[in-house]
Amino acid sequence: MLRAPALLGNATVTPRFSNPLELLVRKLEAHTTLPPEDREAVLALPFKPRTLEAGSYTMREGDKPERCAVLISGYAFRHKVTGDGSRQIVSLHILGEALDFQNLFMPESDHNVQMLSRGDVAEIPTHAIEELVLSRPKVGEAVMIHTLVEASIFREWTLNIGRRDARSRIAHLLGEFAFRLSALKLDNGTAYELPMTQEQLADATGLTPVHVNRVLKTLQAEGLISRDRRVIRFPDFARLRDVGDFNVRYLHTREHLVPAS
Amino acid sequence: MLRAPALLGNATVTPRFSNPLELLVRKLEAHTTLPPEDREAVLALPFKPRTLEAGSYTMREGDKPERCAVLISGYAFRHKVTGDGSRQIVSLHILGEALDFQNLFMPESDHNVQMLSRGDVAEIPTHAIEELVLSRPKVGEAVMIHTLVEASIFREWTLNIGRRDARSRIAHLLGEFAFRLSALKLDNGTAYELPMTQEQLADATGLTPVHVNRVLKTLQAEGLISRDRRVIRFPDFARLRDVGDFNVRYLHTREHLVPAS
DNA sequence: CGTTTAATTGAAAGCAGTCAAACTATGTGG
DNA sequence: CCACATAGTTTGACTGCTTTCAATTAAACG
Repeated sequence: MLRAPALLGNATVTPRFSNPLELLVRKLEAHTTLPPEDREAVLALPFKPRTLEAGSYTMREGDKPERCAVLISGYAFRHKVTGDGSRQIVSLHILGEALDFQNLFMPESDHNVQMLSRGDVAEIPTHAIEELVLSRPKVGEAVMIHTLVEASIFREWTLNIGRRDARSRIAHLLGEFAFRLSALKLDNGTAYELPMTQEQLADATGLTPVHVNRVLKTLQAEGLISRDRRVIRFPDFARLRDVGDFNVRYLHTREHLVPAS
Repeated sequence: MLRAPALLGNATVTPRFSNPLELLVRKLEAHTTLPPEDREAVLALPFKPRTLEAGSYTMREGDKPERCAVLISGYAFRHKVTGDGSRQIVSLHILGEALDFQNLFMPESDHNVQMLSRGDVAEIPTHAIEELVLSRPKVGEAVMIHTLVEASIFREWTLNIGRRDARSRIAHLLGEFAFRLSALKLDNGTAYELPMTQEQLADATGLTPVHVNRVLKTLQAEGLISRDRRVIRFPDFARLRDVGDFNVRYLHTREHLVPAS
């Protein structure tokens, strides 16, 4: 059975570790195993903990990337803006993810990264990560895989926005978010807090806020989701997944949790 | 001045090298310089030359990637398909590009890669490239940059499809294609052959073939493009770039050819 | 509490899609 | 080299999903 998403009381629920970089190690080891000395080397990376307010930027288009933020708690998103000012969110990020691997070795950023909610990050100097990547093959492989999985998600979003109607587009987004949260194994319920406004949801799906609102109400009327404030519940996650044409392959999780239908 | 795109007599114009992998080296060195021994190591990679017909696949969703094709001549594209069968092209590829770096270290592919035109590829065993990437830091860096630039293009496409209307969406695509071709420095004219049917153009822009046809005719009526068969010319490339809201930053070319306006 | 931000709702307009048919290339076999 | 077959392009009429504009209601915030 595909697990229902975790119940998170709020956007900052975080397992506490002695070293916040253990979250990064855990993420890097999602697809490969690091030798102990590499693990130590990652944990020994210099970093600066920082608490960021919702809306604050960790990266702006045109910036030279000098630090790489790792999300310790809260949510973030990546976006670009057209010449006439409309915004497109190109990905969402949850705790444990590195926000700026996409900028490694790059002289300037081509997009913005912004906090969706209040949260904590660990800022690591870019050059320190680059050194590890180049000197430790297994770390390099793990970072490479992390960025390639992100790229896979970019592709799925292009498909989602280009070829699905508003209803499945939104269902897909909700499904992905729920699934990625559930992969953290923080599950102990069937709901999670969606920390996005309808305007942000619109920017992530290529729709307008007005239409997002209408579709959300439809999904609710159909019994596919239920809402209370910004908390969304999934009474029938399998059905939502169907409506969203959601196939987990693109997330490249180690075990494709095979639904027992 | 932003260079007008190259005139390519047909889709298979190719500078001839003694070793086809020199094209790959050239691509890898677009952003960094490889030490001579690394360059040699890349050129020494085992590969199998192969000529592919338009429409043939080099990779299918679900496949275990065992070889990585490098485009020696011709064009290719990457695409995904929804549950109900509609297709979304997520990127286009021109000669010199590695088609399957996105699958390195991945147990299975999440998308398809298909030839747009007839063309030649050099198929390199995936493990051979992975070994080089892990053992030679500069090669690793170059491959990483190659994939990150691809990821940047994915993001721009999401923006393009999510937030631009049909007219600028198509203009943007044409502009990108022209610009990337021009970066090959094969320029000796102001036109290039667009090797895509209107249906493929539609799949790349999230539109329908019928609408693509109408927009193309509009662009032509406006004097932004001229067509003869599948050859598209740009009488006023700067204006096309404006209509397409085209900003080169996301392509991360070494010298951002600054337009002298 | 007043103020600001976000969510809702209704009515009208429009961009792009759908359906169907005709037309033009391109290609193949006789 | 022509005839037929196939693939791709073009057009028209109509539909409809989504946007736009505007106003109202509800929630979040200091």
